[in-house]
Amino acid sequence: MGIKQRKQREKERRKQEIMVAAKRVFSKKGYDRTKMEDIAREAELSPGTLYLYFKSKGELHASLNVRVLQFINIKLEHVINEPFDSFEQRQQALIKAMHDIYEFDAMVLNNVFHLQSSESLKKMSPELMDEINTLATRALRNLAGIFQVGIDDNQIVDVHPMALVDILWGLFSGIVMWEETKKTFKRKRYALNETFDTAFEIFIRGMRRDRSE
Amino acid sequence: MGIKQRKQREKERRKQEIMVAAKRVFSKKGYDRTKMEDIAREAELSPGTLYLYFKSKGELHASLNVRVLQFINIKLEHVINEPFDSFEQRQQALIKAMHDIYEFDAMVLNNVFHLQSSESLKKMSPELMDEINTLATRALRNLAGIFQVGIDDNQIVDVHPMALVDILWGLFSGIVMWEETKKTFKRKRYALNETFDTAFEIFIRGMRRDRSE
Amino acid sequence: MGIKQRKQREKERRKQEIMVAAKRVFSKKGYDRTKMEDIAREAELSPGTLYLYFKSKGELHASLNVRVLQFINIKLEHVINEPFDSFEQRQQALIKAMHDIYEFDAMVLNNVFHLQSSESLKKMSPELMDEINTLATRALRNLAGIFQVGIDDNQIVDVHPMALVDILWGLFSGIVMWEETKKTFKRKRYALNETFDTAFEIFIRGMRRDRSE
Amino acid sequence: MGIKQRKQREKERRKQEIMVAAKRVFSKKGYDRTKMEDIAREAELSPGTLYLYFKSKGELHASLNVRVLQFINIKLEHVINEPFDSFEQRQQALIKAMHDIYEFDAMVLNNVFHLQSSESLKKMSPELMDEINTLATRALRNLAGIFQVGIDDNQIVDVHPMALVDILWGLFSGIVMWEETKKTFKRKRYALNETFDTAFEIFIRGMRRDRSE
DNA sequence: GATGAATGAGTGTTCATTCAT
DNA sequence: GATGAATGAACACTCATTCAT
Repeated sequence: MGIKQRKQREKERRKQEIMVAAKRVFSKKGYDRTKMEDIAREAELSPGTLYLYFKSKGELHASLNVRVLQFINIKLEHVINEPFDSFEQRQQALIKAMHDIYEFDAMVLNNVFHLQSSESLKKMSPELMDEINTLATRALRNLAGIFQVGIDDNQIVDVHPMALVDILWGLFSGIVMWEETKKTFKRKRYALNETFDTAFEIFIRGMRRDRSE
Repeated sequence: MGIKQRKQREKERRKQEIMVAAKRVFSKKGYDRTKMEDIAREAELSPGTLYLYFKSKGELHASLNVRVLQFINIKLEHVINEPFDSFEQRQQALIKAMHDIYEFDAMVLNNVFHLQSSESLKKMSPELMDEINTLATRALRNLAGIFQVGIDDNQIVDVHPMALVDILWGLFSGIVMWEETKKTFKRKRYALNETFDTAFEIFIRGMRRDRSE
Repeated sequence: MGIKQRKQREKERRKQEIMVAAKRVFSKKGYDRTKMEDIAREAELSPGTLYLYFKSKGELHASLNVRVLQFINIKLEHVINEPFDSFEQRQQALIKAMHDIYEFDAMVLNNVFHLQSSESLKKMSPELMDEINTLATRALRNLAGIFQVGIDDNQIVDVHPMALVDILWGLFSGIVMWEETKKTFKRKRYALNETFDTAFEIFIRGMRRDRSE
Repeated sequence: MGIKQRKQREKERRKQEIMVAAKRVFSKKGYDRTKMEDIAREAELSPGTLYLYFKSKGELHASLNVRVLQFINIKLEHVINEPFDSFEQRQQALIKAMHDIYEFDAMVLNNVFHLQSSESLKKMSPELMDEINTLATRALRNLAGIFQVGIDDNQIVDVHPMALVDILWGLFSGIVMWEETKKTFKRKRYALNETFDTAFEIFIRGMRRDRSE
């Protein structure tokens, strides 16, 4: 009988709607300043309804991270698995992937950074906690894998690939947050895409192993 | 009469003590999760006393930004004004300055990023707001100035210096926050200084204008 | 037409099913801690359905009291109306009745005691309120009647029979609740039936008029 | 310096004031229906203030139990330790003690019974939990000790003294609650003291070992 | 100036009740 | 009739801020 399935689908859709609303509000205000009521209003629901779909504010927030991390992994695994003629091309694909990730959820970072407070982790169900950890680990390994290819190929400097991961991720998220901050202060220059392009270009040039080296 | 001056000095010293305490707590817990009582305890004062020196939590926090921005400007202006034999040396001085800034207040960034919420700006006195804006603008101009020297000198690629500023600042703050996040998740690798060194090295290599170019 | 009657019977049966489920849950958790959803789950119905049969949680709860009070009255009226050879035998029948009442719904008491909050009475329909009052009065009169027989018969001390009623009822309900409490605290001794037997024995011996008196 | 001591005393007094207010409200409405705001209003304080003295609603409530249990133990230990010429006199002292306990806090029972919900125990600090358990155990042992004297003395029937404890306690608390219930229903007869006297008299007579036995 | 007890508005969460399907 | 998703009022608890001492 398709009825159950339809109900199931509608339930899932509602959950997604809430997540979309939550993403918007969390992105704008940050975790602490976002009230459940804000999210409810954004989703055109009442506060109580949110709790039919998510156990708590923390869990709702965490589930956004899951979504983003899944997206990130999908994108990175594309970059890894696709055959490229040159490392150069793979690098371009990586940059494209980072752009996509940015488009998908600019505030990944806010999300991820919020987790800093280990207190907020207390309320999270261990399963969710585990899932996030697993996904995050996989994402970092994926990135490291891409760099390892370049190192093995003598294309980029011989640095611990995890260091490169840290730098790329820091660069990426740092720029996003910095552009956000600038917006608030109404500074003129915020050309995120251009900044990204230049940043990645510099990063890639900086990693490149000189022929003479 | 020196009495007034002594009083003044003591008041200033007390204010500094509170700021030091506040910095420690804000750095550890972030703005929202820091209670005034936490700061009071750290400063070995009572909560009420904080309000003799700062109008509000927001203002206390903002004043930390002022301090950091002042520090940043001093450091950057050293880099600008000191005569160096080569741009290479100036670059090394800049990196050193960034290290110093990091030592001075790793969480500058948290601080600065917190300002995202434009609502929290409402409570800030316009003077303080102005001061921060002025200092921030000066800091960014200072950084841009340093890069301009390199551009004029044909040492680094011809990119809008403000873009380089955004990238350097994003890189810097992004790495700090990312390392903080990693700590929470107890991931093994967090060697902030090494990561910094590698990151700046890559950044500098990436900016460097090839002789052949 | 029997259709209406069948419908009527089915409706009544459904109502009874709900009450049975409700009794179980109320007994286990107490009034306030019982959620309508708990009862619905126990009855294998949806929450909304409960409201087709009962106007509110309070009314559902009250209707349980009605049922218990009816049961009590039936039992007590047996004890009154049955002819016994001696008061002694009637007394034994009373004790048996109390056992039966306990078996029927140990938590009568919880139920009855819950009514303490006069606020909760506000929501109850006056008819239900009246019915409970009438039934309770009848139950107390029935008990008093039994004692009056003993007094008239010179078998038990000459005390206002209502006082004896209060004592018996207090003794009965107090022991039930106390044993419940002990369970929670995992104290070893909870042998409710034995305690009951001993308690009633003492009560009867204590009421017994000495031959010499 | 006496200042600290005075502050300490005032703090203790305030705590007592809150407990008195809480006792009144809990007694009238029961645990669940009592809002912290009610207690605050009764104590002429704001809700927040209650939390300066008690960690939670549950802990405030539990601390009332502690107070009552302490009082009970003091009273019972008097009955045990005082030398009496006859068991008869000791019994009278026990009855007097029960009266005193009733005067001190009629709702002991409500308090104690509320603990039924093991869920509410979760929030209680283990220390408090322990304290209550210890005090309650001591109270029960004290009561049992008194009965043991009577048994050893051949004054009362040879029943497990703990059974007598259960019965006495059930009788006592049951009558109190029953009288409370009657009040709500505005039944005429509520002469608690008389009922108590009669109840204890019956209980004692019922326990008494016949000379002929 | 310094204190710290008191305040009370604000927020996450629960749950009796409703109502569109 | 039955459902169960949605509602929204209610309530425990927090914490920036104030003010009597």
